[in-house]
Order: sequence, then C-alpha cells, then structure tokens
Amino acid sequence: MAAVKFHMLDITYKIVGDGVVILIFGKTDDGKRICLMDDSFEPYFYVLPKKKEDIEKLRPAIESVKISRDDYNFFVKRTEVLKRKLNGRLADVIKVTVNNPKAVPPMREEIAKKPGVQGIYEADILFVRRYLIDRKLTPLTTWEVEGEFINFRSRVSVLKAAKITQLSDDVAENLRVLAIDLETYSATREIMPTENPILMVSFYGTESLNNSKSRIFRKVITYKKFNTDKDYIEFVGGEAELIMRFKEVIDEFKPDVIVGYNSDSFDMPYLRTRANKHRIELDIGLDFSSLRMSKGQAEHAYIPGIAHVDIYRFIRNTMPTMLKTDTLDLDSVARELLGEGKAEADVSELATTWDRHPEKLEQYCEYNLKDSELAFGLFRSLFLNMAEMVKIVGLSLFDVTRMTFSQLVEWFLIKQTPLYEEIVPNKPEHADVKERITKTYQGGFVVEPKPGLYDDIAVFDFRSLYPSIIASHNISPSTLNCSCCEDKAKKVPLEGKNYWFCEKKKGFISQVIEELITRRMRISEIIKKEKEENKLLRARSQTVKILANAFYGYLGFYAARWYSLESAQSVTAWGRFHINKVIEKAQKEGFNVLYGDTDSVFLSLKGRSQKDALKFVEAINMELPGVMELELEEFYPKGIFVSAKIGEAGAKKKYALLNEHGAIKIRGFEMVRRNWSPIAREVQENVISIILREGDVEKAFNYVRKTMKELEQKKVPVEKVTIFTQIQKGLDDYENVGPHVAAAKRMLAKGYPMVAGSLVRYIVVQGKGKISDRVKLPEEVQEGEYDDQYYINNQIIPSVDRIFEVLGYSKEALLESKDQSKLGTFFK
DNA sequence: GATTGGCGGGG
DNA sequence: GTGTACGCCAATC
Repeated sequence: MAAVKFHMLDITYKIVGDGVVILIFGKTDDGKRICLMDDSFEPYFYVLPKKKEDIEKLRPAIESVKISRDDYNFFVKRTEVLKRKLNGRLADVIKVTVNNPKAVPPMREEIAKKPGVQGIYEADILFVRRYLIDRKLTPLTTWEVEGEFINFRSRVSVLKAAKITQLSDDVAENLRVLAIDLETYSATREIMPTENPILMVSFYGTESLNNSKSRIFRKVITYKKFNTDKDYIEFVGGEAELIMRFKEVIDEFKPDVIVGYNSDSFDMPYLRTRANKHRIELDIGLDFSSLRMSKGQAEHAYIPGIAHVDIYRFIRNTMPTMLKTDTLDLDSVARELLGEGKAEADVSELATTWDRHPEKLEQYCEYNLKDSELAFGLFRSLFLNMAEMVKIVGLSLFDVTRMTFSQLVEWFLIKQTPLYEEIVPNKPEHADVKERITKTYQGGFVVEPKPGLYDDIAVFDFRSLYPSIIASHNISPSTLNCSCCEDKAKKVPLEGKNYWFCEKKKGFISQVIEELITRRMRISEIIKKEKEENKLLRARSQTVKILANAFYGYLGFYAARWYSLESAQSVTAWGRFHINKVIEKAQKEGFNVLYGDTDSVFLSLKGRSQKDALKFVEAINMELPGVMELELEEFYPKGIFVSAKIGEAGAKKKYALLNEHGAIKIRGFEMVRRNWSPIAREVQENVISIILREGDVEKAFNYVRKTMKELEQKKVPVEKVTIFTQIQKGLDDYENVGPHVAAAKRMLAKGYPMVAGSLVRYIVVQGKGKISDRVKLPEEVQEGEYDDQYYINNQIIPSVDRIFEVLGYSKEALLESKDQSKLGTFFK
C-alpha cells in the first residue's frame, strides 16, 4: 500500500465494462504527477412519489428498468428510501442508483412516465461534480490517499485508491504553469483558421509557481528563417512541424496548468483546426485523449488531466466590476493588474512582414512571447483568487474559472445541500424561463444623476448591503410567508405586497449566506490582528464577499434553481430603505448628492475636504447594524455624468471619471465597439479625453464640429467609415436583412465564400431607401463615396450627443453647428 | 413596440 | 457530457 499527499488538478471519468471509474489527475506533495483511480462511486438520482403509499409499488417498477443504447447496458443497481427536504418540507424520496452516468438521462425519461411519480431530482448533477461534493473532497487542497499502483493506460502512473480523505486546506505550492499564445497569418481583420496558418507559438512558464527563484521557461517556435541572437527562438520546417513541436514541448514540460488569454475561443480551437488540416492528433491529454472542444453558446477547451485556464474567461466572468478598465483586452487588463502592457508591434502588418520582410520578424517573436508572459503574469496574480473560489465552491479549477456568478452561487448552494439534507430543485422548464424572463420588479433606489461636469467627487459603495439583508431578514424561498408567523412577523416594506419571512426557522439560503458572512468576519478579525499583509486571507475574504454579493442577483435570475421573485423583491425593498437613510444623512451634512444607485452614492465635495468625506463614512458606519458597511471607493478630481435615457425614470448609469492618477474610468459608453465605424470610436474617445483631461468643452465641441465638416467635405478616408461586422449564420437563415446581411450578399454575389464567421466590411453610401439598400463594399467605392449624413446622424452624433447634451448643447445644436453662421450663439 | 442578431476577447 | 452564458443595443419588422 502506498500513501501519498495529493492535490487534484483535473477530474474525469471513464466507462469500463458495465461500470464506471473516476480518474483524478494531480500531483503529490513531492511534485510527481499521478492519477487516482476510484471505482467505488456510482451515479444516482432521486424520485419523489406522488403519495407516500406509492413507494413500495414504485420501487420494483423502477428496479426493473433496463435500457440498451449505443453498446451500453443501462440498469438500476438498487433503490433506497430516504427523508429529504424539498422547499422546506420533509418528504420520503427514493434514491435510485444506476450503473452508468450516461444511463441517467434515458432512465429519467423512462421513470418519469410511471404512474405515481411526482418528480425526479438531481438527475442533472454532472458525475464528477457529484463525486467531489459527496466525497467532500476539495480540488487543489491536500488530500491523503492510500492505494496501490496499477496498470492503466495513462501518461502518468495510476494509483488505484482504496481510501481518499481530505487532509487540509493547503493549496498545492509547486504548480508547473505554462502560458501559451499563437500568432497567425491574417491579411485582414478577419480570423479564418481554415485558411490561414499559425505562424508562431510562444511559451512562458515556471516549474514552481510560488518559488520566485524557479527557472523561467521561454520559447517561441516559428518557421520562417531570419537572423537573430535570441536564444528562445526555435526554427522548424513548417506549420505541421510547429504543431508537432507544440505537442512535444507540452509533453516535456509537463505542465499542471496551461494558461491562455481567450484561449477557449481562439488559440485552442485554432490549433485544433490547423492540426486537423495536417491530420495531426492533438492528443495532449494525460489519458492520451485529445483536446476536447465543448460547444454551447460559449466554447470551452478541455485537456484531460491538465487544468487549462483561460484567464480572460475568469476575468470576464468574475472581475469586470472590480477593474477600472472598461475593455478587457490583454493590454488594458495587464496594464491595470500587472503594471505593464503588450510589446510594441503592429500585428495587422504581421502577414505582410511574413511574406515580404522576414528579416523584421524578430519583433513579432518578442511580441508573441510577451503575450504569453502577460497571460502567465495574470494567472500568477489571480491564482489566489481562483484557488479560493475553487475551495469555496468545491469544483475543479477548469469549471470554476468558466462559471458566471449565478453558476458559482448555484454550485456553492448545491455543495451545501447534503449537510442540510436538502434536495436540489430542478432547473426551470423552458416555459417557466420564458415567463420568468418577462417578470420585472422594483430594483435599487436611484438618485437620478445630475448631468454635468463636476470637480472633486467621492464615491461610496455599500458592498455588503444585500447579503446582510438576506441573512438578517431570513430571506429564502422556503421561509416566505410561512403559516407559523403570519400575525407576528415584520412585514417587508413593499407597497401593495404582504410579504414576511419566518422568524422561527432559518431558511436554507439565508442560513448559508449567514455562515458566509460570519466566515468573512472571522477572516477580517485575523487580518486586523496580523501586522504583516496576508495575501491569502485577503483573497479569501474578497472571494467570500464576492460570492455573498451574488446571492441576491441569483434569487432573481430566471434560470436559477432557487429562483424566488418574492425574495428578490424583498431584498431590494429593504435595500431602498437603507440607502435612503444614507442619502438623507448626506444631505443633512451638506454634501451634494450627485448620483446614487442601489448601493453606491456619488458625492460632490465642493468646498469640503476628503477628510470630511471620510468622517462622514465613519459616522454612517457607527450607526449601521451588524455586518453592514459603507466603503469609500475612490476620489475623482473630475467627472462627467450623462443620463442614458433623458427624462425617463430609472436612467441608466453613464459616466466618465478621471482619477487621481490621470486614468479615465468610463461606464456605460461601451456601445461604440467593433460594429461601429472607426471614426465614431475615435470621436467619442477624443471628446471624453478633451473634456476630462483638458476641461475644455468648447474645444471638444469644435473638434466634433470639425470632424463633421470633414465628413461633409468627403475628406474622411474610406477606412474610417468602413463598418466591420461578422456574419453569424448562413445567409439564408436570416429573417431580417440588416445592412451587414445586405453587404454579405453582395460579397457572395462576387464569389466570396460567405459562411458563419465570415467578416463583412461595408460602407453606407448616399441614395434612397433603407440603410441595407445603400451598402457597398470597400472595393466598390471611391474615396469620399459615403453618405456623410448617415455617418453624422447614425455614428458621430449618437456617440457623443449625450455627453454634449448634459453640457448644454442639444443634439440640434450639434447638427446646426454645421452651419458656421450660427456657431457664435452656442458659446457665450 | 417587439423581435432579431451581433458584440465581447483573439490576429 | 447526468450541461446552463449574459446583458446591451441598433436595425428591422
């Protein structure tokens, strides 16, 4: 018998004969990669009978179900009767254990048809997740494993586990992490993996993540020869050889984690497409299986045995509100989190350089390597946060880094259910989702932004508002309007509704969130006591807080298993009650409340110091009950507020703030993106910058006026009015012919292949009729051949009109200003 | 006014 | 893989 300390990195399963084995890949405390094999876990689900008396009739009927499908024999191994809680009520349920995870969906259908069956539960809990939850095993942390090494096809030794126990909370220290990045041939902005080869691949990694002295591994593989003294550049014979070397490097480096930036939807699928083209198997999985692309709405690239982390996905899912940057491209994110951006190189010139000036390729190799280095850096700087999320939610690094907040909350709740003997509610039926999606309810309290340009703004955040409300008012689907407290319970301050929550028994959700809150309080206590900064505890505290904050949104999320409109309504009702108190106090203190939304308040300091603002927060916090806390987010020397929907109630936030370091934080202006013309993007960026950095509204106005005039005089180059859009499906599948579809049809007529993913470039030209009747391709237009009025009215004006509107210039003013003679009246 | 379709990241 | 992405916005119907 061997006994090892083990850290899990990935988990999967394999069908063996009529049964199933769990395969757990990871590494031992002394750095060896191994695989645990566990054949002692079986798939199961629950059947809820209509009547308790039906149970003994139902059991034999269920036990006799047998299904044969795709060479598999599916059968029921046994049934048991258990007591479980469903929506707060105790019920007798039948636990049905089957032989194969793939048996569950057909079994579910078959058994649901039987008379006496009320419902089937937990038949959609993925097998490996079920394993981790039931065995109380946490990925990445330290397990103790006893067993014997066996022969089993795998790149690493396989230990047949006789006993696995959770030993401690300590995360693996010595991870081998390898970041990768591709550069590909692309003469246009279009990305076409079937047409264009990979030109380079870079690697940046370490043999031990926590050891700063550990050797750094750097490599760029490419296949066009040029003179260089960079020893990390390796030349191969062509693309096929590049892919073969890619596989070898992975095999030799033996990474525990592979990192990329947007690698789920770019690098990995690109590699796979190119490998297919060369008939190369991308069998880098530790069980010798291939890179697997799973396709839902979002693609995931899964490598059995290795934790592939797409760091962009993690950031996008869990961090955008915490970041100052509004765009999540690698350069912006790395600048903010690592303090350095991408290397200098014009990637749109790579294809030309490759074809005509290979001697200049070295800078592209440096650029390529830098991208890997940044992805690696982001992984290193966020690993604590990811690991904490893994520890709380209890699923693999791969899963956790790809989940949205609603999914994280849901799986966190699912993990708690065995402790409370709760049954996991089913996902809503399609019809329920459709109905729920239409339901709206009153949200947070909003003080309409007072549009304008302001100096010295202090922003306060009420971050723990909703979690503390859920805990202290016992808000849960199961405690809503209980029969035991109807007369005595405190009523939710919500006009027209008579809601209350049980004051005798804790609800599942409120109890779970209360434990999260107290856990965070304990962590905060320790942090306060310790003199030195404890990064681990800070990450833990932050992660708990983020998760707790997501509970409210989850309760009102249409696809949630524990959806409860009434609960969500009650949370916001109590929230409005509390924020109103803060606003009243701020006004009493003499601050100018510029804007408030749900859990945040923007105060203008004019005439008062930052110290006064800090004192104000302190005073508020003294009076707040329990865990509730108001925090200072940041001071901003300058900011502009725009109401997105002028005159309407519930205006959405739209503002740009300049912080003390000169960085601009923009919220709500993100509409000007790819499918807008470059000229519109450029104008919006420059206008915001001139107004905030130079404080010169007139200059910004003149700049826009000048640009519109240039448009009218046809001086703007065609590429700046060319709109890029991607075709998402076959042209015949479009019901509506939008401008991009019209352009695509023109391209098709000219013999360009137009499939899902094809990029369309078009220019709107003058003429009559719908916009889609007036699109032309870049090759069809002369310089200056564009509809200046379209670009002025549909591109330039919408990108800046709100900004000018709040500064006293109406849309009409912008338009009229084209007439020189009237200009004088706008500047007094 | 309601519905449809594209966007993000990546070269 | 016992599978669930999301929220915003313009153009068209």
